[in-house]
Amino acid sequence: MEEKCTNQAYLELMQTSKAIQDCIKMEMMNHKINITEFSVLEVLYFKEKQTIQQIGKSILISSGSMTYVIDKLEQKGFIKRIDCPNDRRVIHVVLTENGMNLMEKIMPKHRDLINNMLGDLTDQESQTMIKLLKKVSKRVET
Amino acid sequence: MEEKCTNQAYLELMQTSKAIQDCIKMEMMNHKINITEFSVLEVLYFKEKQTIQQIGKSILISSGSMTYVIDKLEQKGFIKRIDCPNDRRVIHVVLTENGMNLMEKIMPKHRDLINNMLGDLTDQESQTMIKLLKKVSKRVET
DNA sequence: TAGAATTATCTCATATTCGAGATATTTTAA
DNA sequence: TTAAAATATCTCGAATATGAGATAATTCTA
Repeated sequence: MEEKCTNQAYLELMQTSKAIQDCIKMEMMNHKINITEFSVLEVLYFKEKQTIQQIGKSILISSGSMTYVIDKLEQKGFIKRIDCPNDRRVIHVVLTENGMNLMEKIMPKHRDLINNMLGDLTDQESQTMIKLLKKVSKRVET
Repeated sequence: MEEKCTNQAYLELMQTSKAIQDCIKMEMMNHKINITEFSVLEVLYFKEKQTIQQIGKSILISSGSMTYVIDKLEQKGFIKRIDCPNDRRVIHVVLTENGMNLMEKIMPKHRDLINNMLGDLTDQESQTMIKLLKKVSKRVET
């Protein structure tokens, strides 16, 4: 029997994460936003006020994409840009009233969704998974 | 202390898969192809002859995207379309000589890369990970 | 067997992402 | 203090992904 063409753990890992990703994508479509936009809103929901740079680093997208997504969210009225008086290169971003309302509507359901998807794992299993994934991450980065 | 905003296992899972994804992306840049193109070639490398539809289902992209990526790969000379005589709606795709050569060059290194990334896991750990991920997958799909 | 439904692919317009380079500002260092 | 380096954001063009609808062929069914 020939060796399995690709690492099984690898396949499982990539398929599972994609399935989760797709699930969240669908969830967000209901609110007329995409995953990237949600990620930005999520950062702001927890951090309140962030520079465009900081958000980009959090969610790992390029500066060009940041400008684009921030524009979109501003057009939709969920966030607003605030010029920084101390450093005029910098622009801060915060949720608007609307943005906050949206997030307060979305987040509980979103948390449930995540917890439900990961929810068959016992605490013990969850810890094991985290440990194993960290081991892999460490290896990938180097 | 407030509950952690997002499920840790979830975060770890998504970050790890993204890191792996990025790593493969970089690997493929060396060969002047992107991940989607590689995925198509990989399917053909193992399955020999597939319809456009079948490939699309394997790698989970839309029919519009399939036409695009198949065009690109044909332009690059790695695959060719073959009309199906039995069912004229269908188009089969196979690797060309060039495409096969490319894959024979790429695949060993790619296998190594994957095995290396996942390689810190013992067989036991790998099995555990697979088991846990399957448990999650099952939950996500429903 | 004709018409309806299904299937496979393609076309097209739109959206998103990226990277390179432009611009403006601040910081550093001689 | 001033020139150089670093930083933050934006602009722009290219690449890629999507979904809706078009086209063409096949299959199903009354």
